[in-house]
Order: sequence, then structure tokens, then C-alpha cells
Amino acid sequence: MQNICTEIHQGDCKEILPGLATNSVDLIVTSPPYADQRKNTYGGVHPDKYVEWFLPVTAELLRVLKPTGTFILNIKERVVSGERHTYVIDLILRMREQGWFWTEEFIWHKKNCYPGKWPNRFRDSWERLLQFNKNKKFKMYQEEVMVPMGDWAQGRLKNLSKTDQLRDESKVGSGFGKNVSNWLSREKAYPTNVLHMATECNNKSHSAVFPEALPEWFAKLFTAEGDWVLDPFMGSGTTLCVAQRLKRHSIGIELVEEYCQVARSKIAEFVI
Amino acid sequence: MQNICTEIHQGDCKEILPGLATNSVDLIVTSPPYADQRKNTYGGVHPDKYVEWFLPVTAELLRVLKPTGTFILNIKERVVSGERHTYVIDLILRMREQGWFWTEEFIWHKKNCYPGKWPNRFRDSWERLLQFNKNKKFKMYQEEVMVPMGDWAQGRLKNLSKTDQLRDESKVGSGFGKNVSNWLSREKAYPTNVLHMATECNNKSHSAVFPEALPEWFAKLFTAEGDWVLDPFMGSGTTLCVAQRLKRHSIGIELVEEYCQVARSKIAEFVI
DNA sequence: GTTCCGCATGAATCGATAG
DNA sequence: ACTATCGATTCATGCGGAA
Repeated sequence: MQNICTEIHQGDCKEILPGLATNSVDLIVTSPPYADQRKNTYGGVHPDKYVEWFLPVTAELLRVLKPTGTFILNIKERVVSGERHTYVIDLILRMREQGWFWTEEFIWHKKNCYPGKWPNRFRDSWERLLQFNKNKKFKMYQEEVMVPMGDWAQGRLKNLSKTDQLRDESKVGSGFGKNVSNWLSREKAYPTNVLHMATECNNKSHSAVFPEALPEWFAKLFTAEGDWVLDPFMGSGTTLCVAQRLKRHSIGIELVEEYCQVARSKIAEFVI
Repeated sequence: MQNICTEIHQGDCKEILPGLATNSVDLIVTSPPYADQRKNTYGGVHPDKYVEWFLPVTAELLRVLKPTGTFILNIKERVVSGERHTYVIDLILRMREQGWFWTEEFIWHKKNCYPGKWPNRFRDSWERLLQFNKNKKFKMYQEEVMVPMGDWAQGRLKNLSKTDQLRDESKVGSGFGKNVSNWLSREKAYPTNVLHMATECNNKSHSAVFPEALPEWFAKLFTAEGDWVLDPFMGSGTTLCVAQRLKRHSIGIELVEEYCQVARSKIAEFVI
């Protein structure tokens, strides 16, 4: 059995990242501290200066990522004086100038988002999952994340007996099958770019940024076993736990020592 | 009973809009022709020139809208050479320079998005619903869309449940969302900024751009009876039909004469 | 009168082919 | 090289005819 490496670096990723090898990582999944959020731990970057603060990091990530790799950035602009701030879309434009391709924007629909009500605003129940690449061609394993088919197949396929289904499939092989049999024999469909995932609000000891299902989905989609996953803002280590469970090597960087310890204990638990 | 006006103007909105009074409209809801789409009916604007093409329109809309009014823009960037084009986020930045406030971005999750399979991309199942305002304070009737699960949510969400429940229960993504049943069992649907609506693929002669539920939701949220609703890219008149049904005055502008006729007939049917 | 099934139809995207 | 057109691929939905 292959040995899986799980590295944790404590420190500022701007200082740690230069130590990583060029073109060495297959997937970067991270949720950086949002602008002006978590002031007590990260010092809180002002929204107007967020892009300038973050661009040196993305420059290093561009270097570290393999040409066939993918960078998934979980981010959402906050409301500043009644308006959505533009630092996220500014960041997209600036990252393209750095050489990144803005391949896609997934939507993370948070089903059980925090309750709350404002006079001019509803609850914010979605976040951006920006996909960036170094090239237009990159590795993608779409079959790994297929989902069951919708009502059409479920409701109508159900009435066919199993022998009927088998018979249809055998007909395909012998050339007697109907075109429909191609459809009926299928149980799964490819997903879309909207991900429905509930937030995990059970752990209050550490701020769980995103649920395990999120890095898991992208790890399955963009990496194979033995590939390398990087999270430059590791937090409590959700990404690394998932990577290890899926037999991917992983590197986590985290400024706060307390989070590093939480991550180490979670990794250790799993190793046992 | 109050008389409800429903005006239809045939022509280019760039020429018609200057004829409308300043500060006269409470809500603008529209879905302009997307870049390089619908070439047969509309010209088909190149993505690189889309912003310059659209800005004169938004300048007029800014003049026409009441200070307390809201502008909802339904739009989505297309893929150009393997990358999401930036004309939508460019447009946001340019509209802010015009004086618009980018208050919020709603997500329209399209259940039945266009099918297809590509080597490095999944189906696109969401569009942007950008909310712009002239001031930080604007009219908003939240209670009108916070109805119990009867009115809007029941009908739209009920259909969603079968597929989603199947997909959730299968746990293909391992924890890929929790139980939607929590949503369904709740008596009150607190709206968020994510709207789940299927496109209406009627087999009629005209293709409805967006489902009636969409302008209906925003008309209830941002206008009262007797207010004025404007759709500068009317299409077949979905927005105007909804406005009339909800007892809002409305103005529609449409370049294609054929669509104007369709809209007139739909309005006429309703009047009977 | 239900339920069931066939079918057309989409604000799509990519790769190949043609001018 | 660079653009324009076309076929192949894919799946949720609602309508209408059939059982």
C-alpha cells in the first residue's frame, strides 16, 4: 500500500509557499480569511486592500500548481455600507492578468445558512467557488462525482422489471436494442455547477469554514490517488482530513498555532 | 377599482427610453439578449463589445428609475475559448461608475438547465440576478414574499423535492447535502438570495426567457399595487403579464415586432 | 378520470471542418 | 492564423395521446 504524506506548516503562507517546489501540486482548495472577518485571528484585512493583500499569494500558487492542476477558491464578497463590495470581481480580473484562466464559477448553495433578517436584504445562502487553471487543458475525472438521475428516469425506470432492463442491455450488445435502452440503462447523470451542501455548524471549538463534502467533491473531481492537494489557509484541517481519507498527499499551511494543533489531532485520530 | 396601464413600445430601447419621464419607474426587471446569443432575432453582440453596447441603456435606466426604485438584471456570461468571459463583472464595475449601487446578487438556480457533456466543464445551471439601486435606501416589501409555503415556495419547491431527495439520500457525494425534507416540513418559507426555478420550455411559438415566477417574485418584493414596472427587453411579455395580474402598471419595450404581437395578444387575453 | 409513456425542446459547449 | 458554421453530446420538463 502506498504511503500518504500529510504535511502541516505553521506560519504565514506568504513565507511558507516560496519553499514549495514549482509545478508540484495537483489541486489547491482553500477558503481564505474574508475581508474584515475574523479580526481576532488574522488581523482583518480591509476590503479596499484585500486584493493587494491576496495577489502575492495567488502569484505563488500559480508557480506551485502543476500545469494540469486546478485552483478552487471559496470566497464571497461582504456587504460594505449597503453594497456588495467589488473586491472579489476585482480579484478575478487581477488574477487573469497574473496568468490565471478563470475557467468556471461554481455556486455553493448553503442550505442551512445562518438565520437573520435585515431591512434591505435577505439571508445570504450562497458563496462563490471560483475555478482557476494554468491552461485550458487540465485533469478532470467527471465520472467520480456523478449523481443519480432525476425524476424522469427514477419514476419511469422503476416500473420496468430487472429482467426487462437486462434484456434491453443485452439487446444493445446484439444490435437489437432500441435507442431508448441507452437511456434506460443509465442511472447516473453528470452534476451541474451548483453544489447543494449544508454547512456543518456542530463544531464551535474551531470555525469550520466549509463542510467536508466540499473539498471531497473537488478532490474526487480534479485529482487521482497519490496526487498532491494544497490548502494555504488550512484552518482546522478539513481539506487535509479529506485528502488523507481519499489517499491524496496533502500540504496545509496555517498561521494560527491553535488551529494547527487541532488539525494535527484530527489527522492523528485518522491515522490510528 | 384602479385602472392598470400596460404599455407596449415597439422599437430599440435606446431610442424609446429617452421618451420616458425621469424618476418615474419603481422597478426594472429585464433579461437583455446575452452576448452572441439569439443572432437570428437580435443582432448578436460580441462579448468584447457587450459592455459598451449596454452602458447607454443602463444610463437611461438610471434616469428613469425612481430614487427608491430597484433594477434587477438577469444575465450570465458565456464561455469564450474555454474561459468565462469577464463582460458581466466588467459591466458591474462600469455601472457603479455611472452611479448605480450594486446592492445584491441573487442566484437563479435553473433546475432544467441545458444538457450537454464536455471534457472540462459541467452543465451551467445558474444565472445572475443582479440588483442595482440608485440609493442605499429603497422600497422593499419583504413580508410579501415571506408567505407561508402556499404561494410561491410550495409550487416551485415541491417539484424540486423528488429529485433532490433521491440525490440526497443516495449520498453519492458522501454527505452531499442533508435532508431537504427539513425545508418542506417548515410552514414558513423564509426567502434567501437563491431562487430555485425551472425554465418554462413551453412548446408554443415563442420561447419564454424566464418563468413567470421570477418577475412575480421581484414585483411583489419591490413594488406595491399601482407602482410602475419597466422591462426594456420585453420579449414575449412575461414581465408585463405578471405586472398586470398583480395590478402594477407596466411598460414594455421590444425590438422585434413579432414578439410585440405575442405580448399584445397575451395581455389582451388576460384583460378578457 | 387517473396514470403512464413518447417526444420535442431548450440564453450550452466543444471539436472538427470549411472559407 | 483566425473566424464562421455544424454535428454530437446531454437531461429536466411539460404536453398530449394512450392504456
